[in-house]
Amino acid sequence: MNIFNKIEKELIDIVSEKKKELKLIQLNNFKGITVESPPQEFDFDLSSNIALILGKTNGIKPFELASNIKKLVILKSKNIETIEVAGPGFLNIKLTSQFIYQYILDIIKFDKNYGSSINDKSFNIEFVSANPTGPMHVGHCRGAIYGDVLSNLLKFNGNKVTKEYYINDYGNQIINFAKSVFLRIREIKYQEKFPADSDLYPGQYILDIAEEIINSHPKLSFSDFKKDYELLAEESLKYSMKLIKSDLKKLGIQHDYFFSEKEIVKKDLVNKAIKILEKNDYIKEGYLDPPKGDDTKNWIKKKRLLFKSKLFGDDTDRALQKNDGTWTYFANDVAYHLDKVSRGYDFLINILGADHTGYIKRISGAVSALSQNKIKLECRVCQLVKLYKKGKPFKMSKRAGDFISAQDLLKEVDKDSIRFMMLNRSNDMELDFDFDKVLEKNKENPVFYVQYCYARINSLFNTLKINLKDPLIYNGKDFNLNSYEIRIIRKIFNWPKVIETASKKFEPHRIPFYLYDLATLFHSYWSKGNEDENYRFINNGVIRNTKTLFIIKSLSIVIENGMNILGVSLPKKM
RNA sequence: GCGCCCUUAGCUCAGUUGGAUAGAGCAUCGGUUUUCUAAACCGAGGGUCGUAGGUUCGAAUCCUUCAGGGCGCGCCA
Repeated sequence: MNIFNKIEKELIDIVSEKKKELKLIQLNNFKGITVESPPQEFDFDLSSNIALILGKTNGIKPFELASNIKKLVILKSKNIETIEVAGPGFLNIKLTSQFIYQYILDIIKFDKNYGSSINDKSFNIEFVSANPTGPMHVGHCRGAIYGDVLSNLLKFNGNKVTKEYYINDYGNQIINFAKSVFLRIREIKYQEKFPADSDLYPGQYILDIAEEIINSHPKLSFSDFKKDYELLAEESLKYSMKLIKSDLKKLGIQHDYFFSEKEIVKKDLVNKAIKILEKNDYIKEGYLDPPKGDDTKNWIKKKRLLFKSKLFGDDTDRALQKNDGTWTYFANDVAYHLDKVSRGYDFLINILGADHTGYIKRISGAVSALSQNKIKLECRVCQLVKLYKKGKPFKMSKRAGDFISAQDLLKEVDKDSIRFMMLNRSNDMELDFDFDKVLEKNKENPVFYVQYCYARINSLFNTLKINLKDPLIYNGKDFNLNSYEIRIIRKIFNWPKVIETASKKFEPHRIPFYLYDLATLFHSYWSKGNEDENYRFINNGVIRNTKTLFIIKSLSIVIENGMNILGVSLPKKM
């Protein structure tokens, strides 16, 4: 259902068949030949560079070749109405109205699948994976929504997707987390002052956890941290995972699978991974340089197991063991990724925050090493989110300490606006998020603008007393579109291409931009009726032209499909 | 110092795996409402695509140089 591919194939078939007549010797498998939308000022449905490419490889003037192709195509193609040769040798194409009519019928028939192409790959997407030592912050939200929508997008395109969350519930941070809760309990019970220590977690939520643990264990005295550690760690982890899951749910996100680092340690999965790496010569024993900077007080020069990540372009080989011989975070993560590899996905994707960029080479190197280069781990980074309120930077949070939590955000802004706005930017650009602007009900707010377009469509159908989902009756004769309808349908032609590009490049932000453009075309058509009666949809309570309803219905399908992928709701009335 | 990302209109950003005269929104200026929702629309001005080279029919897009901004550079997680 991709009109560009369809016409491209038609052009290629005709040119192949008439190769001799066109004096073509080298076809070069038609590499580099495209069919695209021409710039709007040309007023054509499609354009192709076929004559430019083939002209070059065959030493024929592109313009001349284009003219010859044009003659043949007009003669042979049932779908193409006219062709104009333009510029250096582009073919600008107008389709027949019958072909366009059939295409719209297909859109309506495909409905929820319009734009989807057939794929059957399996993906594992690991995202969020926020440390379970506290609530999610705004930066996590961006990665969370990016990962979720990327999953929706890949699913829409026919793939299988597992959404996964890795819980870092092991190591020093958990000890510090439990200790913070312990000290808050001491503070509440015995009025001991909570120390100012940068390793500890000071946030208000620690007090909440402390309160809860005191209430659920009234008999405990909390005199010895070591003795109570297991209990404290377990309860605190449970509590913060509950917070995180509740935030995710409020954002409309549900993971399929939660994988715990603790399980890796318990089952000793690291040894299994190390063996595979050893066998393939990716491991060595060696020394590392002392860390840069002046913070070398805990550093010991010691021989230890290293992963040869230099082989994968990393700055240095990476430690798998700590001073005491236990595994590093990285070693556990390697074991975790072995588990993912062994589950047989076609592709692995990790969504990371900007502060983890330096980790990419070592972990994707590990996946290549573990899978004998059969599986590639793709890592995508979400850049920082800068918060604004009424145009001014907005930083501190009372509850969480030094960051704005997801809850702070969700308290003021609805899920739909957050999701749309977080995606309304390429993921590798910093994002300015203004608390107030996303709630405005006007054109400045793209969420509103697209939703309003859909509400207007519903209003139109309501006025006509037609159900948007009911079949339309029309014989398809005289399917001549006005300039507004042509612009809309040309935009709709592009939808499958947007999906294809967005999936291939993991760039879901293309969808909100596209939907905004599409909404603009509709609002423009709608308003034209204000100045010119001939453009009003309704005349004496009935539709002026049924063909218009076809166009608008197919437009509504694209908006529905797009917003479904984004996970943003579409009110019928506003 | 090193690595990754970014630099496009006054501001915030798109730019279809190299295509035609580089596009939106905001801001500025000017217009549209006895109507199917003006919560909208139409028009105008505004650009050496950070710099300097290179690759070719053709570069914002690919390669190299330099400048500016962000993030990271532990045996932490």
